This record gives sequence, C-alpha cells and structure tokens, in this order.
Amino acid sequence: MNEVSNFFKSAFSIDNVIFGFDEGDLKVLLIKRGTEPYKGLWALPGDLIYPNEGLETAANRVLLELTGLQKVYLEQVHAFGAVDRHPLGRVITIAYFSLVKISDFVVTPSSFAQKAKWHSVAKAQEQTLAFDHNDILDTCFDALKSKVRVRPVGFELLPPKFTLTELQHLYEAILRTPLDKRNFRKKILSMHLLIDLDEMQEGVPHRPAKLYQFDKKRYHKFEAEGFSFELKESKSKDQKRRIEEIIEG
Amino acid sequence: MNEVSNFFKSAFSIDNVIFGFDEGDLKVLLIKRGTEPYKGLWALPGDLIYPNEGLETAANRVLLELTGLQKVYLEQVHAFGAVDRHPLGRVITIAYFSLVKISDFVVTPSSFAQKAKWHSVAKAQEQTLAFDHNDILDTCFDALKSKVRVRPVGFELLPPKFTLTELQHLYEAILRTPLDKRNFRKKILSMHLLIDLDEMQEGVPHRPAKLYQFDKKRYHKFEAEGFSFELKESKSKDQKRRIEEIIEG
DNA sequence: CTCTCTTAGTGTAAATAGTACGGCAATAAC
DNA sequence: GTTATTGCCGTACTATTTACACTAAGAGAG
Repeated sequence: MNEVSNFFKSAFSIDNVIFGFDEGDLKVLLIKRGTEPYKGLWALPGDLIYPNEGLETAANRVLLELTGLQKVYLEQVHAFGAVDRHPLGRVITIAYFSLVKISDFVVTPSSFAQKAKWHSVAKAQEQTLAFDHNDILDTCFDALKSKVRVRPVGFELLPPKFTLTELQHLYEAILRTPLDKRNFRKKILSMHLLIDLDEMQEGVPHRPAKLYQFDKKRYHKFEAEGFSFELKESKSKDQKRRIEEIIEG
Repeated sequence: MNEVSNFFKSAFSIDNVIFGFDEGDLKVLLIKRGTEPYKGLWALPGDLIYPNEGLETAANRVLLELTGLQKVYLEQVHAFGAVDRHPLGRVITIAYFSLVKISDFVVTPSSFAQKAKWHSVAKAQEQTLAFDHNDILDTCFDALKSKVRVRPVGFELLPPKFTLTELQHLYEAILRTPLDKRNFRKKILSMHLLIDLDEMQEGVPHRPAKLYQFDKKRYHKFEAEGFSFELKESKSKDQKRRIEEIIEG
C-alpha cells in the first residue's frame, strides 16, 4: 500500500450553507469574495480545516466567526471532491448546513467585516456562485427538504415563540409547495409537540394569532419511544392520474 | 486567508461498506488487515484517493479491485475526520456504501488475493474493527435503513429474478423488524413495480414460488411524475400506548 | 362608531391506506 | 399416501388523509 506521506498534497475545507427564515422566505448567508479566484462572486462561507481540527469543529468555527452564534443546528451533508473544483489545487470540501434564527443576531460589526448578506435561496440558486457552490447549495437545500419531513428541525429557524401560520409558511418555503391551512394545523397539533403559550401576537394590524413553542423535551421522550416525526409528501389528484396512466399502458 | 499550500499535510481516503444479501442475512465485505496498524483486525475495504481521482472514482476503483464489479449501486454517506482517527497521520475518509448482488461474482481469484470475507452485518457490528470502522459501518447501515424506505434500492441486493418471500426477508434483514407477510405482499404489489415473470422457482424442496423482476423503467417513469416510493415505519400498539402516556402525563 | 381590510381559526364527510389475522394449496421427500 | 415445508390469498376494522368555505378578531381610516 502507498505510504500516507506520498499523498500529502491536498487540502480539506468545509463549506457551510447557513439557512435562515425571514419575511416568509428561506434565506442563505453568502459572502462576496474579495480575492481571486472568483473575485466579486458570491460564495458560501467556508475555510480550510486546520491540521488539528475536527470537521464539525471547523464548521462551527466558520459559523461562529461569521455570526457570533454557538450551538446552532449543524449537519454534515456531503463531500465534494471533483479534481478541478478549486483552481489553486486539490481541495476536497465537506459541506454542512446549519439552521439559525435570524432574529438571534443583530448584525454584529465583526460578523459583517467581510461582506456577508442574506439571499433568498431561490434567487441564490439562479445566479452563478463561486467554485461549485451552486452544486453544494442545491445538495444542501435538498437535504434540508428531506430532513424537514422526518425530523422537527424547522423550529431551529423560527424564534422561540411563533404562530402556526409562520410555521406553515416555513414549511411551504422549504418544501416549495402550498399546504392546506386546516390540514396543516390539524396534523401539527395532533403531534402534541407544540406548547400553547396562551399568548397573542402583538403589533400586527389584524387579528392576532396565538403563540406556540416547540416542546423539545417531549420530543426527546417521544424519540426514546421510537416515535417518528413524519410529514408525508402528498400526492395530488393529477399525479395519481398520471401514475394510473403509466400502469395501464 | 491561509494559503492552500500551508495545508498540504493531510490525506484523503475512501472507505466502502459493501453490502450483500445471502442466506436471508445482510452481509458486509471485510478485509483482514495484513499490516500495521490494526494488523489482524477486520477492516472496511478502502484506499487513499489518488491526486487526480474523483471521490466516486476512487470508491468505484476499490470496489472493482475487490469484486471485479462495475456499475454497482454506490452512495456517499459521510465524511469521518476525527483528528486522531488514523495513527499515522491526519486522514479524512469519505464513507460510501454499495449494494451488490453476491451471486454476480463467483469469487474471482484476484478479488480474494487479499483476505476478504463476507460477514453478517449484525456480527460485524458487535466485533472490534480497525480504525473507526465500527462508526462507519453503523452510519452506513443506518443510511441504508433510511434509504430503503424511500427508494427501491433493495433490488440491487437481489438477483434479477426473485420471489416475494426473498424480498420480504431482505427488508426484514435491513429494517431489523418482522413484517406481516400478507400486508407486505399487498403493499409491494400495489406499487406496480414488479413484473410477474410467470416463472417458478426450481429445485426447492417445497411448493415453488413465483419469480418477479423489478420494473426499473416504470420506476423511472413514476419518478418523473413525482411518485415517491414509501415504506412507512409502522407503529405497534405498544408504542402508541406509551406515546399516549407521555401526552397525558 | 362603523366600515373595511386582513389574517386567525374552525369541522366534517368521503376516500384512502394501514392493520390484524387463519386456512387451504402445491410440491418434494420419505 | 402421508408428512413437512413454504406459497398464496381476502376481509373487516381502524386510522389517516384529503378536500373544502365560512365566521371571528383586531387595526386603521374616515
């Protein structure tokens, strides 16, 4: 077998797709590159991994430097290692996504020393990003979409107190599909994972909504009993009809 | 930002969890290490990634060298990068799992030049493997378990013609839960993804079963229409009762 | 104070999907 | 022909999902 030392010619990095939710829209935090390569293009925040640093540690470091936030939801998604993905050498990058509550950090000066900005995910996906960051963003967005169906991670994006409508909008933004209001509420409430705070929204120019909180403790108890959070992909009549057609002929 | 060249002190590898299905049991292909470190222990097949080699290419190469198989199902799962995971240096490894039909390769001499052997996954998980390969195996097994619920990948492990009972045993082995025979058949057949070959099993000492084939073409058509394969995790009465208790109390 | 605007909140019937469960049928071996 | 083994089938019950439309509450304008 080849000696390890023969292969010391590559570098690792992490890239972090930081998602936030604001104004009813799913956002991603991007940085404008100030140096070559890809100077002037928007890129995902990331950095090379230090020699004595674990992968997740590196991802958390990037997040902390940029947002000042610690202990946020972070999940590894995929390693990207196309030979030519970095013009300066072989760099394999490991992509993470994290979910932050935008309201949690009021633009600390340090965090925006580099020009960082929230972008609508949909718009970011349409423009050209640096490196293979379009791939990475797409992959991480898809990972979030899948995750949100099977784990209650959406709450990581909302403030601690939220309304059912906000929650629904969040799911609609992530799943990119409209949901029926009554069915959504019924489903969510039937999981018994929301605490009704007996508080009302304030300062809204219309009927105020009730505020809820995610019941993390209960969720952990449920998990221990093998309970599984599930938001099924629902099939429309149209889809069913077209599937019928394939079966018939 | 740090120069890329400062970081040229690490290596990448891939490790491949190769799953097979035989004798009603899920198997994994392991190699006995002939050299230090971890000499004598069983390990996942893997190798360092060559400087000009993509990640998936490397994973396929390892697979090809070991089994002689090409074009098998391969999926990236997770990158493992604990600082001390390799005693000889910093090596970040990217774990893949692949699904092979054991019947496809009749132990080619070259493939077993290194001592490779199929192990029951359950037993492999109980013994100590080299490096962090227990972690990797567990993670990949869980990934397979999740995957099998939402994509019809199980067929990759079966010969082209199989019986419904074989298919059920496969799912039971992966999900590690017994399934009701009639309900399983009903569910699978209702998906219209199996072609009834009008052929019978031969040489079995009991009533022979019908043979089926997975209808890949139709599945791709369904996919294009947004159809989603789904095998739900079913909750037992017991589980439901315990969840009720949490809600009440 | 009343009218308007906006969003919150609610129920039910029909269809679909999931669950639990027992007995006869076909073959090979003896 | 008897036995052992596995294949194959159907129904009643329950739970979940779907589709769908109106009234309620508050803010703001006049």
